[in-house]
Amino acid sequence: MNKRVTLADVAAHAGVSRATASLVIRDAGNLADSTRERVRSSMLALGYVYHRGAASLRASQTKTVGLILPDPAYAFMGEMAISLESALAERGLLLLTANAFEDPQRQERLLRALIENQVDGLVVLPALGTDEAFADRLAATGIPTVVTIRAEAAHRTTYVGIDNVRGGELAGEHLLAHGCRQFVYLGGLVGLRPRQDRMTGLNAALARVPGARLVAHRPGPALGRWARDAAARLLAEGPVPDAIVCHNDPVAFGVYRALRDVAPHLVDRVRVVAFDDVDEAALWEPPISSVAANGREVGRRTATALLRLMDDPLAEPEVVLLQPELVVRRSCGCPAA
Amino acid sequence: MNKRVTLADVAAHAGVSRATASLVIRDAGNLADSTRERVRSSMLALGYVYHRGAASLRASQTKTVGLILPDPAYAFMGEMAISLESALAERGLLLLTANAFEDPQRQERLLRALIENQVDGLVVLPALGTDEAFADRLAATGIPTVVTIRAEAAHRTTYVGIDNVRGGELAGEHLLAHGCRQFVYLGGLVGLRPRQDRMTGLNAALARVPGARLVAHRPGPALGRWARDAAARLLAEGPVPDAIVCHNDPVAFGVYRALRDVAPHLVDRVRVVAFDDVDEAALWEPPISSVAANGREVGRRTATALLRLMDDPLAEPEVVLLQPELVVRRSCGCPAA
DNA sequence: TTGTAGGCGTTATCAT
DNA sequence: ATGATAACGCCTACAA
Repeated sequence: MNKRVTLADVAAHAGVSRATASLVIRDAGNLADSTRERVRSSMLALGYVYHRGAASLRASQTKTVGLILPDPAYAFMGEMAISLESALAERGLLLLTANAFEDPQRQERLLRALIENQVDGLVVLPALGTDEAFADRLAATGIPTVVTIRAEAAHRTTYVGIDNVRGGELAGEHLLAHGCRQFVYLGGLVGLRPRQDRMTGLNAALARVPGARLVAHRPGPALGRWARDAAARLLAEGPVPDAIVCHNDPVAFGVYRALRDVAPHLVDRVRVVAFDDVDEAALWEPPISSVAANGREVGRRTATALLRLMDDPLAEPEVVLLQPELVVRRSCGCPAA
Repeated sequence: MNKRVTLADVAAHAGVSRATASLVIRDAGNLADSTRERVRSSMLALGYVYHRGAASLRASQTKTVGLILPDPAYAFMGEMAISLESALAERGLLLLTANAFEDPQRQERLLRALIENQVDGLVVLPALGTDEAFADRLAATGIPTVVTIRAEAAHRTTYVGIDNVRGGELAGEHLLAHGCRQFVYLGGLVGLRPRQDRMTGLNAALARVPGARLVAHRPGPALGRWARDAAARLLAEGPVPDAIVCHNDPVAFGVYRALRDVAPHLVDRVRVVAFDDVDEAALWEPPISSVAANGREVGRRTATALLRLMDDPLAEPEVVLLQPELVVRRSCGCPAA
């Protein structure tokens, strides 16, 4: 339980002042190489560890960025987080990730915790049930903030996301070309923009073709198990649709499980298009056609936008919309590539 | 760009001293309710935000715990992280997650960053290529630390993990009972304990049955795409094994993709058992039999072990080994449940 | 029950 | 090229 080694100790050991030692640590100022060396070896000899907390207090910046995620189970968001973290690391920024588990209250607490920890920047992927008040509080923090993927809280803050309307349109157009007319939209949480937008796009495409329509839509957590049960119910209840548009890939996985368990003869008749294009989508049987969004790209762009905000506090908020692409495989009815 | 609201401002506004205001924030001391109220409303009125950094500097504890993960793409580790985070949150601890991407150098940098940020505790899931030196450095930090899942760096630190030897045995025994004799072990990174241990257990089971043997093992990143290619190569090269033991569920997904693409007639002949039992395993066709490890349980136990260490700095390191269970589905050759 | 004073470890400013 | 000194915002004795 020996006392902490501080900069003062190092300075004393090296026979210089604290100020000089500080400059050595930060590779700053104009110092003689010999001094640099001397201080460096003193640091090593004493086992000195930089106290970023103290530095932060003084310099009033922590070199950390907070990330609030709604649920780590969504692989797509994980991809986003990965590239965001890498991009920030290149600038010496540490990304502090925290999960709200789709709980607005928990999200609130995390936001406060992050603010109290003086993060220099903030990336928020709003949880389900995020309200206007949260968006306002976000804007009021004065911390450079960018909202991603879910546009919910992006009032006056920068937003980086995907053009989901276009995505829904893409899915619809392709399935229409296959001759599908009766559509179902499965999964996605009510009141969250991505679902809303994708359905808007889908409906727009359907409206252009006489006889085409959305016969049902079932909202829900975009998870495989939920989707399996939801799809089983759907198949039991009513007429079989020509096409099921799945809110994400795991939903498609669940749909096929249900199809095989409940109505194996329909596996090749019902056409499926999903969103996100997670790794597993290509491995599934049949390989899932999916509207790909490229989480890594979203992460990169988010980083860029955030750094811009952090570098220039006066920078205007912006909206970055990335265009999705349909990756055609077999679940939509196309022959094997 | 107005100046920061500090505790002193609040105190002045409420007509009390800084010390009193401080006590109010922390719900500590013996204060008159009226004083409490007055200070509280002053905080609200001024829009005061607690500066945890300053508090940490003074109290020399940050109420944060660092988590180093090797790769966020492994769903199993995500599960672990979830329950760990929840458990810590109950104690008012913020979990700071950082990803090393299986890169020991990056892991090294993250460790340093976390230490510099004065985390009160540390949970490490060692990256590929973690060496003894890292383990030593970990122990030398003096920070309460627990290593999970991969036993690599658990020299003198607490370790919470899964009994992988038993897991391998479980997989082997079940497949042997199905009459399998020619085994292949697919995936898992060389030099990482989980793979090594599972193979040890598998071999132990095989040794008990005459004629049973491991005809091949292919190490690799435990990802679906890699597994698809590896399995395709395996099928092209040599005699078809009776059973493929997959390092995790995604590997099994890849195996089935390869089977269907390269040798569809073998889909029902080759028996497969995987590890982890991720959500998708139950949805796959065929549903994957998997040695389940319960990441959430690992997370909970990790939290318990860490809190013990943090509460009592003199606590001895311990080793917690959780027992896995085989979840039987169809990929092993069992009939549908 | 409340106030006073000093310090946590670093960095910025101004001298020298 | 280097040093002295004063913050940064809070907490903890101890005193009143």
